[in-house]
Amino acid sequence: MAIPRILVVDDDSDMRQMMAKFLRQNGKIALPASTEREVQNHLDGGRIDLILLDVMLGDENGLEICGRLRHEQDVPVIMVSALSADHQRMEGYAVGADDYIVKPFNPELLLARVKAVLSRARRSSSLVHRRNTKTFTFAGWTYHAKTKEVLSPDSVQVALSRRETALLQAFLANPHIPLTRAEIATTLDVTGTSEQSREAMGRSIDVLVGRLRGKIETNPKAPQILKTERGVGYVFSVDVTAQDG
Amino acid sequence: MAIPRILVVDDDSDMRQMMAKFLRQNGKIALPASTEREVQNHLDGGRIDLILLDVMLGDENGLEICGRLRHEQDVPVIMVSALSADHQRMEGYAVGADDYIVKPFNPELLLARVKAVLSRARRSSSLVHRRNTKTFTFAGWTYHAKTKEVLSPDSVQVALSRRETALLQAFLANPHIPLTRAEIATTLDVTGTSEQSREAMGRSIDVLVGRLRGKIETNPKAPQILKTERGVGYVFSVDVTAQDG
DNA sequence: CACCTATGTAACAACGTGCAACAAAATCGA
DNA sequence: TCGATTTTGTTGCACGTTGTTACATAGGTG
Repeated sequence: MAIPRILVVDDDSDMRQMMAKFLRQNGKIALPASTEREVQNHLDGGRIDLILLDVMLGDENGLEICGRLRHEQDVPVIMVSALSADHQRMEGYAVGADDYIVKPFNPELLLARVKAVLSRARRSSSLVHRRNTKTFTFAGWTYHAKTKEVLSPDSVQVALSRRETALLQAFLANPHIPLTRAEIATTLDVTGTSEQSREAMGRSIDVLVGRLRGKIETNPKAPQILKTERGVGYVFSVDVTAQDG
Repeated sequence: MAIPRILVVDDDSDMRQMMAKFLRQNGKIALPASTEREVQNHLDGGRIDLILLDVMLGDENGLEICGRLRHEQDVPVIMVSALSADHQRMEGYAVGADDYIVKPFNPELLLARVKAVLSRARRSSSLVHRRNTKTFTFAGWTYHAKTKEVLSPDSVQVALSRRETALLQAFLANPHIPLTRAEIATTLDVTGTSEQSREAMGRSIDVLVGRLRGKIETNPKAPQILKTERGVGYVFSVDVTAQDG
């Protein structure tokens, strides 16, 4: 891919400049903007690969802008916000953000997530679902999509719960591509029923990944298949072949 | 199908916004509305795939609106209510709701039921009743609609009770389509004679399904034909062929 | 090294479902 | 009509699944 062009939208000039500088240091092209008009100009003009959007824009609410953007063009959006309250996050995702970062954030995390989102640009924001394939094999394992049966390398059937099965499917459809917790949650229809204290949607994804590891990894403590991408999420890091029949 | 467009009708602004947000999070398009006028506008305007309707609308009673809607357009309706009393449920179904959820509800269940209803949109609200067919075969079994006789794969006649027969017929007419307990109850004319403690209409459907499984499944503990769709209901998951004569 | 954050995970709680056992109701034969 | 049998609904408990929480650990920074 050519050098990524990132639109940095924030009405706080300092923050805007800081993020832009940081991104440029890391090999991206950062285009600062502070109003919706500027955003629109950039979108109409050159190619934009990603938008970093602050939710607390002065007049226009970032959420609304984000929602409109998703309708008009297929540009990935990462929301940036000082609001960590749970429902605020939900609003961010609701309008279709690809990810969500809370200020003050660790610059590395920002970079990691920017990369993660860019690495799957050109896919639409939702994950790819392979169709017309019925059997997946990976690392000796076999997964029959139709019956949802999972066979270990020594042909022993392993029982996965519904959520575990869905998680496995998500990874099988996107091997070698890091999936953020937000993406996983979306494809799994995670709801986030009650209040959360920590970062995003609770730790349910982490726990779920742990449970799946416990069933398909030889040594769950040192995963060979479902690896952690620190600051981003998880990767299915072995090759997957899909056959019909 | 295109992205589902869901009309969220509730006079409680908070609840309305919450449900709408939640649905958007999960890839639907949610259109909030609080009065019948707004509902009408939406229906006259764009395409609407599903209506989430609160029964306790301020002036207009949700039930009446629901009833009218069913007459005018063929839009599926899921009733939402804080009233768990039995007769209220019945009223909901009476006017033709496709499902019924009691507040406070588990968001995951809401989503599951929304999906279930959407997945069989384009069918009218009532289940399909095949006519002019007399014999069904599935997984080696044979069912003669006229005599209501059931023959196992090795041609042994199995006796089903009336309710069990009706249940089997409902599934034979809708193979591969998950049926909610509410739908099953409706087609079986379940009345709900007394009070219930738990969620819906008691567990009678569960027990009935269990009994049918005991008669037609090789191993009722691991059903191959009549499978459970957690959070939704049950699916008849084998192919069904219907012949005359 | 201390410190901070992200991640792993055991223990727990909440929930849906299966099912046996019981109770109530319907059906049938005399 | 009465009693026996079958059918149907209800209830309580067991069990599996899934989200939450609290604490331990790993990875990275200065």
